[in-house]
Amino acid sequence: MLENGNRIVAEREPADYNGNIYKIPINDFYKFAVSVDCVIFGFSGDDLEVLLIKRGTEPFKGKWAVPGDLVYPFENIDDAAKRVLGELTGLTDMYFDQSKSFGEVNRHPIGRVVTIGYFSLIKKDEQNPKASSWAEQLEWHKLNKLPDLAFDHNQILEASMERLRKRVRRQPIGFNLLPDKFTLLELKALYESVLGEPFDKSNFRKKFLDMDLLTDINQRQTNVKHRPAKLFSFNQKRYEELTERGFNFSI
Amino acid sequence: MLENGNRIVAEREPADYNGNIYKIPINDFYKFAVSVDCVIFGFSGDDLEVLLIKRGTEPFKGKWAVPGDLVYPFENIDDAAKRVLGELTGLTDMYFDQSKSFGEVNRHPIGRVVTIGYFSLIKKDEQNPKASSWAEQLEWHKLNKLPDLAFDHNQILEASMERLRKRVRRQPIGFNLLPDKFTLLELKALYESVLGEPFDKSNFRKKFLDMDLLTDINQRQTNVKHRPAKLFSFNQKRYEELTERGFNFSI
DNA sequence: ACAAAAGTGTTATCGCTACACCCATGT
DNA sequence: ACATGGGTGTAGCGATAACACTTTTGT
Repeated sequence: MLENGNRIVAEREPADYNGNIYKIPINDFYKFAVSVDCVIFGFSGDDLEVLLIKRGTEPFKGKWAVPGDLVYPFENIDDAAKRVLGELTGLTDMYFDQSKSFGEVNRHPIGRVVTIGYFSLIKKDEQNPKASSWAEQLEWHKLNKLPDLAFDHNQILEASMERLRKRVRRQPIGFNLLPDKFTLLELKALYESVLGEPFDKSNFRKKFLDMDLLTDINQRQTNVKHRPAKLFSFNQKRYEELTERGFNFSI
Repeated sequence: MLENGNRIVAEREPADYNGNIYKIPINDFYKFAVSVDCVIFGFSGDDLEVLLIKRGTEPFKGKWAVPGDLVYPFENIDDAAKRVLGELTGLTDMYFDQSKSFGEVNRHPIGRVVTIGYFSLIKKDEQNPKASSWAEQLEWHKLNKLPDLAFDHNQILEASMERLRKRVRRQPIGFNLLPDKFTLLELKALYESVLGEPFDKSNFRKKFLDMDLLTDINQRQTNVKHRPAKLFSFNQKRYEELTERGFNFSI
């Protein structure tokens, strides 16, 4: 038995690797680092956007990247993601989930780092992004004109995007990108941005109102130079009730 | 700069962790192990099944577990999954993909091991499972009567199951669980097992035949004591053609 | 002839698409 | 009055769910 930090690690038999026999000491298996990379989506009202950092340190200094960090030795991976998200947005509660993990041997130029991709949705009106010690700049980028990213972050971002597009159709998560109060046409614009396809105004309204997930809060827009729209909020409790009875969200 | 195997690793500033300042030397970040755990699905003709190993070594010696292994220092994670799958089934080509990663600090009793969950679909008639050095036994288990598994493997299996159920509806992957030649009712039985709901025979036939993805190979069942059914095969090329024209598989 | 599973046809309903139209507000 | 976006109504089409029915083989 060998020491690894404060834990005991079992020895391992010589391994059959690539057809040949290599003796790989067990300690060599415990030399990975694990990171989390968090794709943070926001909605401007017109476009879906993603929060990127400009790297302040090598490698890829000066390049745009998806915010992320190494997981601490005694930190759960979900907690690491929450930490990164919190540090950058100032928010403590947001929708987030894993997208996909990346573990190419040479994906990180200075060590073997396996990264776990996360994606998260935030309400841009509530957050207040601030750069941290390891980031020079923090900026929202429209998804249809992204720069070339550091590492394999273009892939990581693409994986998150794919997840978002699939999930937004089957789970009522789009609301996490909107203010608590929103109009039906704002909601429609959001879906159009995420899915990249137009919706018929009338049909969209009907479909959503028929699902009975929105609460009419009896308020209207102000300071608009046209007929002010009704404001709605998403009714999470109602969604849970309906789901228990077999309802499936679908857009 | 510090050495990590044959690579140079950048130093890291003291970290702000849980509100306190800890000095964490960069080397402590490079003490994770990464593993892959592969949920292998097969179809008996009646039931969806999963291939489990009985652990031959501690920890959890004697308990059933999802097959997996530590990722080698210079091995891509997908390659590691392919290796585990190949060693166990004797197959070199199979459908597989990531499901979800698990990284609770204490998920592995003897070290910090982050695992990447995979799920794969194999044709039971083609493979020939064999136990390896680290497994005493290898056995197919029906999904509706699973034993308690080692580690957090019940969660890993559940995550794979969820993925499979979602994907099987939108991608034509079910064929990977069937022999190359199959009848429509075998296909129907497969979908019923995976999704846990019955399908109407007539409607199922129509839906599938209308999609035009099956090739009638002009053969019939033999040695059945009733009218022999036509055999079909999945037409991958046709699927790709249709997909390019905007077709979306759906069941 | 019968059992058993393969395979076909029909109808009613529901949801969706497409499109036309009306309404309320600020300038 | 008009521009602008908010909001409503409806007809037709297509997919699908439900169910009854016919066909082909082995025994």
